[in-house]
Amino acid sequence: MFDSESELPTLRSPHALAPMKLAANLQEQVASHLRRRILSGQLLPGTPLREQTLAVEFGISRGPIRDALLHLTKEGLLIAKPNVGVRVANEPSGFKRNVIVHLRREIEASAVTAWFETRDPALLKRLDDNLSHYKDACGGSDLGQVVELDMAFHRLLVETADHGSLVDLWLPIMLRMFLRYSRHRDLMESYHEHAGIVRAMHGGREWEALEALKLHIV
Amino acid sequence: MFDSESELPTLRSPHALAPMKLAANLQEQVASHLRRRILSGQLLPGTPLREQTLAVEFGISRGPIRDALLHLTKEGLLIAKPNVGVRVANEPSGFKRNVIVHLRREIEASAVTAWFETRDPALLKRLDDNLSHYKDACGGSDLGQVVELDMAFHRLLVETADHGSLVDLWLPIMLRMFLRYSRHRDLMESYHEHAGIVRAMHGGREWEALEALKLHIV
DNA sequence: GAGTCAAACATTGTTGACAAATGACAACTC
DNA sequence: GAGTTGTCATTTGTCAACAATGTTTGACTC
Repeated sequence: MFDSESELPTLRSPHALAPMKLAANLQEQVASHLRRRILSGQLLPGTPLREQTLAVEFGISRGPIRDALLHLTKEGLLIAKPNVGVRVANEPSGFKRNVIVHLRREIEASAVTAWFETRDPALLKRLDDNLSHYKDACGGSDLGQVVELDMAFHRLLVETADHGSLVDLWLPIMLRMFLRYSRHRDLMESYHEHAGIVRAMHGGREWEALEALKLHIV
Repeated sequence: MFDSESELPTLRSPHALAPMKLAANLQEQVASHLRRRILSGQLLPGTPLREQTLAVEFGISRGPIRDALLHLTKEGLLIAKPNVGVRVANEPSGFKRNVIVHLRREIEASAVTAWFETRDPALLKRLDDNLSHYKDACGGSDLGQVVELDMAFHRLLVETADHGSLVDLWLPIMLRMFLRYSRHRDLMESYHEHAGIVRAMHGGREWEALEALKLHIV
């Protein structure tokens, strides 16, 4: 059924960057693992996820699995039908995706605008770090890595605003958009767009940063 | 501790309008019940919610309670700290609330715009129904009722767009905003704003409807 | 009296067993 | 042969007990 080496990783990925807190409880580990498999395209839309199957696969009981599936359902990555189960959500329709794009722009632009109030250089340092890792990942073949670093970049932006209070609002929107990450995406172009945003922030050019961000989110 | 008559309602409220499906499973019933108590202000921000306490209160085990708390956490009504528990979330900060307002406007305006493509009269019928109930509720004293009907109104709008696919995106945003529903709110004025939106839709005046909607969401 | 440590308590996290609901399939009716 | 009903296997829903973690309390030291 599944590869036997798809075991629960005992630790997070080697270079888990700054604010990625590694979860102590099983439900979060399971959720992270499944989230990555969905976003990297290993689990395609429509694929059913059975609690018992996952339980034996991870070598734990159904309880934490259940919690994790609930998490992912609320994040929009799975859809649940009572008494039947969950399956990987479909990509959003064209109409819905268009709305999502506007919402992401609104949130991330608000965050960047808030940053320009203080221009705290700590964020720039982290973004630079992320960029160098992201460049490497885009050259490599690990799509899961690329997705994670891309998301981390935008999460860094959002976390600056109002001390991270926007993240919980932003995450489900972001995840739904990333359901179709793999397709139609030039990775290196994405990297250069990230770099352009950071460059404008370094130079203190607010309008340019916002414009680059807006053009990047499509 | 709690009133003994705060038992789990065996059925939903008497005039549960059209698309409110009554939940068969306990977790949804518990979630609905708690959601209402939070939004109506019976449970104030910061109040801790203990699994065991709720379990005996509802006369069920901790399992469904746990699921319900997870739901509400992901909806933004509760905040969870691992190994410690959940408590009712604080009202969003001024900055966050401002972002939320823009997101809600974006979503609901998209929905209304989509409706003007077809102008399906079924929606108008439901909105009229809602309005009459809403007017009564605003006159009465049951704040929970008012909140529910207000939310139902906007849910009706959102559900028309793209066959309801926006609802899951919209709900957490809406709920966070309603965390401070009770305060600073003139109920009758709110009713008249709803009525104004519906009137513009009846008359086919798209711009007026969108403008009224935008002014209503603050 | 202030600070520190450990033990007791309270609460969540996890587990395995059992109950209830669903969907598929076969037998039956008309 | 089309539709309906009944049965069965599969899957989720619920439960109660146990383990692990976090918090509080109170004695003890300085």
